[in-house]
Amino acid sequence: MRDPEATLRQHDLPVTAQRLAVLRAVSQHPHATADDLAESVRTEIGAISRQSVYNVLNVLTDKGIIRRIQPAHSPALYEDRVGDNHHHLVCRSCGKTEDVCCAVGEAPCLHAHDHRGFRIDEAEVIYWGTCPGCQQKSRP
Amino acid sequence: MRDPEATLRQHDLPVTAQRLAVLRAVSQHPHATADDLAESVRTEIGAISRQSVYNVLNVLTDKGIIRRIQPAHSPALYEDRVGDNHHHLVCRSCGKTEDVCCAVGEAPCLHAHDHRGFRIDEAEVIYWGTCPGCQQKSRP
DNA sequence: CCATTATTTTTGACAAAGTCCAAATCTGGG
DNA sequence: CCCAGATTTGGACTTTGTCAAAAATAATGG
Repeated sequence: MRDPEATLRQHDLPVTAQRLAVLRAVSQHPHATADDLAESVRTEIGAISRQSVYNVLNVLTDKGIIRRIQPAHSPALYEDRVGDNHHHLVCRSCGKTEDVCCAVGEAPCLHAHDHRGFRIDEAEVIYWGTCPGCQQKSRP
Repeated sequence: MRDPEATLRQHDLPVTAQRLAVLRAVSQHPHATADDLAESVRTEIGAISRQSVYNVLNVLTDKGIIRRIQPAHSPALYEDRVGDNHHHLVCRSCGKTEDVCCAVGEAPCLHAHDHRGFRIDEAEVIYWGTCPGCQQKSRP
């Protein structure tokens, strides 16, 4: 993230130490949980309440400044990278999460043939599997 | 589900009233939550503990007899229909969930180009949008 | 620069969804 | 019919997140 402060102002959000710190933490630790981020912020600015972390993450997510992903069996993860329609790879055994570009430029996944009258605004894709590290561990 | 009892035996699972009732409930109420299913089972066999519902759902899911889907902002949903690689449409406003066939027979969604060394075993796709009913409500 | 006002932050209680554990009960095989 | 092992039950507990009210802070206008 280039300039967290400018980003907040662009979205008419009052600039606070907590928001700046959370925004930087998300930027520096992609795919971190709210708890991870709270820890990270605390080492940076000393203290922050749990509620504030959630408040900030919610408002930033609502404004589209960050993106929330919620894989099964995991608390929500946050990332900086928005607006480029990428998806995620998640390791079933260790939870490691990585970005992947959409399979094909045109994003065929984004269009269901029979959409049952739903107005679709997003197609979320999660690839489940085993990461390289865990593959090695499981081969004795 | 044709024959719940046979299904359990095929998977070496002792047959119990609770398992049969949960299995039937899942079959009759696709996309129901654990709580919904508990309610349903209670009207059928009188009583079941919350823990047993979870036990049964977990063992059935592990054996691949039923499938668990976990959309964001929702408790887990269970369904009967397994092994046909279909996906889901979820309404952002009322949570209504419907099945959709994979966009193309060959399931292009299942293959990420750059899989980062992960061994992928499933591609989960959730289409987020607004269902027909909620579209009408929001148009005054 | 200071006061005002609306917004944020904090604190603590609370809720939902699910798991852990030990005791009681039941299933299936001999 | 009995036994061993698996299942069910009940209750406490954990995790993730939200609600609400009070205290603190940021931005605006004079």
